[in-house]
Amino acid sequence: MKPSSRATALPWSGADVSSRERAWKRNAVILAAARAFAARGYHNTSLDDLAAALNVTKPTIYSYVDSKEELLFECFRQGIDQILAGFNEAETTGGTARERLMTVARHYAIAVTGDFGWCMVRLEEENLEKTMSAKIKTLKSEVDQGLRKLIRQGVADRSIRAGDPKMAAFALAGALNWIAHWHRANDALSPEEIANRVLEIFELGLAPR
Amino acid sequence: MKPSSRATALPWSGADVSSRERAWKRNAVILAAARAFAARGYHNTSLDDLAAALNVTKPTIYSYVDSKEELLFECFRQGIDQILAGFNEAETTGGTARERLMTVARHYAIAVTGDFGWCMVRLEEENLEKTMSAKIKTLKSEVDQGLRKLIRQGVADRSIRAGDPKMAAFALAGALNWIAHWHRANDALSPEEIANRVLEIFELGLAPR
DNA sequence: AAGAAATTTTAATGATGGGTAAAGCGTAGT
DNA sequence: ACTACGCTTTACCCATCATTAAAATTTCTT
Repeated sequence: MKPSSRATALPWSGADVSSRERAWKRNAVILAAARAFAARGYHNTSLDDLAAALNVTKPTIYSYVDSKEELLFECFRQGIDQILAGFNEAETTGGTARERLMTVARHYAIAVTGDFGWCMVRLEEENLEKTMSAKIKTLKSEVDQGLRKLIRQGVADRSIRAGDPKMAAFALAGALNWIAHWHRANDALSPEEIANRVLEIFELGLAPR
Repeated sequence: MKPSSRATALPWSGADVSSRERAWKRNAVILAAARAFAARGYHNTSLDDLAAALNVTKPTIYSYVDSKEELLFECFRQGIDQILAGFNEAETTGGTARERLMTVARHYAIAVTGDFGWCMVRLEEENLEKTMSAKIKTLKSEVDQGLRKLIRQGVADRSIRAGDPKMAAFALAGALNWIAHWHRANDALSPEEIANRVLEIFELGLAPR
């Protein structure tokens, strides 16, 4: 009897343990990569550096990912997944479109200050092959379209002042993305507080009311 | 009689002609570099590529700059100089601090859509030696402090709603910098029009008035 | 037109770093 | 204990550049 054949029902079988172990380690590799890329940049991080940070050697990394590029892509994906999760949450909470937009933006800001923030924001598509580059573009565009849609809805339900939704989405995304550039992990302000202050500016504007 | 000894007064002397020629060519190298970096990224642009774009060979480039890094730095500097020029202009035009801030921001947006926009915004300090990195930081900080000062003045003269000047400066800079990421040279909107629309959002906010 | 000076090219050099083959090692299942 | 499997390491390969020495060429001066 091969244990792996009934593995789904028996999480203590050796095969399951080792596959969970494997997934766990793979994540550790990706997380370490994200931190290294954020600290030194993609091109300035060699796989030897990364391996050293993990206390293993280079080929070990290759048993978890196929290439350095895949590593970068996975970091990007983990980051953007957090942002997309914000859209789902906003749908469940309801409220005016502006309130939902702010929920999304708050999630966004927090994601961007996290471990994968750098990869999400600074990843240059030029570094990737066209097929990966295309996937990234799709994901980015999903976020952009989501923001625009919320803004259009806000104009429709009168919770957002009429204006160019495309520009508003770009401006908002830009301000939020930029947080990844200046935020440091041990900042005085918490990610939530940063999000609040940045979003207040967007809601109320600079001119006095 | 050595013409070069009185060159300052005689712009037709051979020495002057050739030094002007040299400066002109150096600028051409820097501009080509800026465009190549923007198109393919710094690390993905080899000096051979760049030389080919200029119809010369690699060592020719080295007769105008000492290293690839210097090239990057020069691109950055040309970009930031345009932004700093905005501060000077704003001082001469006067008006409320908010009006002056918007003048600066408009210059900023236009600079960022120009040839050196990419280098200014995407240049990662990790790519540079500490001495150059420090210079960059100083220049960036100058811009940041300039924005904050204008915002503080605006709060003081009541042309800007009270708030956190640091966050406002970051949010504004982020939205403006982000333009460099999505703007394409043959965009439907002119840089001026983009600036106007982005800045309107900052002045009035998203919430209806 | 001769010679000097600056400019550009040809042709290496050397270091870095992504990627891999093959051998070693530990563990799980029999 | 034995064997098979998967994970990890050692040791290597090789392509890609940044950078440079020295030769060739053009340009300027007299």
